[in-house]
Amino acid sequence: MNVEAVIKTKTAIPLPQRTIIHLTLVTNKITEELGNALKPYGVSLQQFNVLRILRGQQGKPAHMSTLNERMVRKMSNTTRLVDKLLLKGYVDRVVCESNRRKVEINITNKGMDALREMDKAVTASEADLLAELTEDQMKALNLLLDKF
Amino acid sequence: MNVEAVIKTKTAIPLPQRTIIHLTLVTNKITEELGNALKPYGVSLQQFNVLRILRGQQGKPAHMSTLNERMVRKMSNTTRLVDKLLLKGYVDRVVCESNRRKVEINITNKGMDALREMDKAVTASEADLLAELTEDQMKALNLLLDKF
DNA sequence: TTACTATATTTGTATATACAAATGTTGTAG
DNA sequence: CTACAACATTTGTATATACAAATATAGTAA
Repeated sequence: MNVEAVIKTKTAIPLPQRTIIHLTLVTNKITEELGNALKPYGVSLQQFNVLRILRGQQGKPAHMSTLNERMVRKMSNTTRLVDKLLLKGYVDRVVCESNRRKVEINITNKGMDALREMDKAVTASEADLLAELTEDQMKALNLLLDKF
Repeated sequence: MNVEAVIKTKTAIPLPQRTIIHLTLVTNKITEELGNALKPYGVSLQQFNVLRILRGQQGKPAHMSTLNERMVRKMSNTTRLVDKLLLKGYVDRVVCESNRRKVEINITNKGMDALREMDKAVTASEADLLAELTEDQMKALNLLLDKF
């Protein structure tokens, strides 16, 4: 991806600014591609993210606050996100017995099955996005990103 | 920025997936910081972006399609974005005489003055975000990002 | 001229997101 | 026990964004 070509400019961009724009463009592309990979399943990237977190709980239910902590993109309205998954039958939600302020969210079997399918699509899409990077380059990239 | 710490997970994440998440987290941080830097000026990152493109035109007006092409984040509703800048008096908009389908958008003096102030804030914010990277590391990062 | 196609922008609508306020529950000081 | 602060989630509202359809203008072939 060439920054200058994408934003159609001929003038040189200062390195710091170029770095910021470059990161934004790459992440835009990632978001778009992964979103497209998930489109056939009717879930957004955020909804997929929540399902993955729930699976990671290994049977233990997750509270709203847990989801919020672990989501890649923090958002205030996790409630409405879970609502949508509930509607699809991918999760269930019950009030926590020991502390009725909390709610417990679990992934259903239907959700697990759907998630497995989505995983395939997403993993393929990720591999595609990263196709031109060697393992060492990915490691180098991660090290550089640690500096933010 | 440590990925595992941010999304509060103890289990190892496969390198490709970690790379994707890492990029997303860094860009989230960038968007948030730059958005905050612009908040005092009452413009969004996108609006700032449009103002910068207009300044880059060096007096020549830009058509809607030009803005769309050059924006970091392509969007369908450039019209409404320009509406907001118009309301603030930062740009003006006239129907193109030679081709009445097109509109010509210019940055006003007021817009230029405001942009100069915003630039200071954004540049400072960018420098802050990139503070831990040397010039060589920025170059290395840009090269790796070219592979997407 | 008329009909048709392409171009440039605008608008409608649905969904997403951010932020603040509201609701309901729990713990605790007096 | 009551009042009050803290907590966990939900809801309201405004703004942002994506996508498709609508509008208006221009170019072109018959």
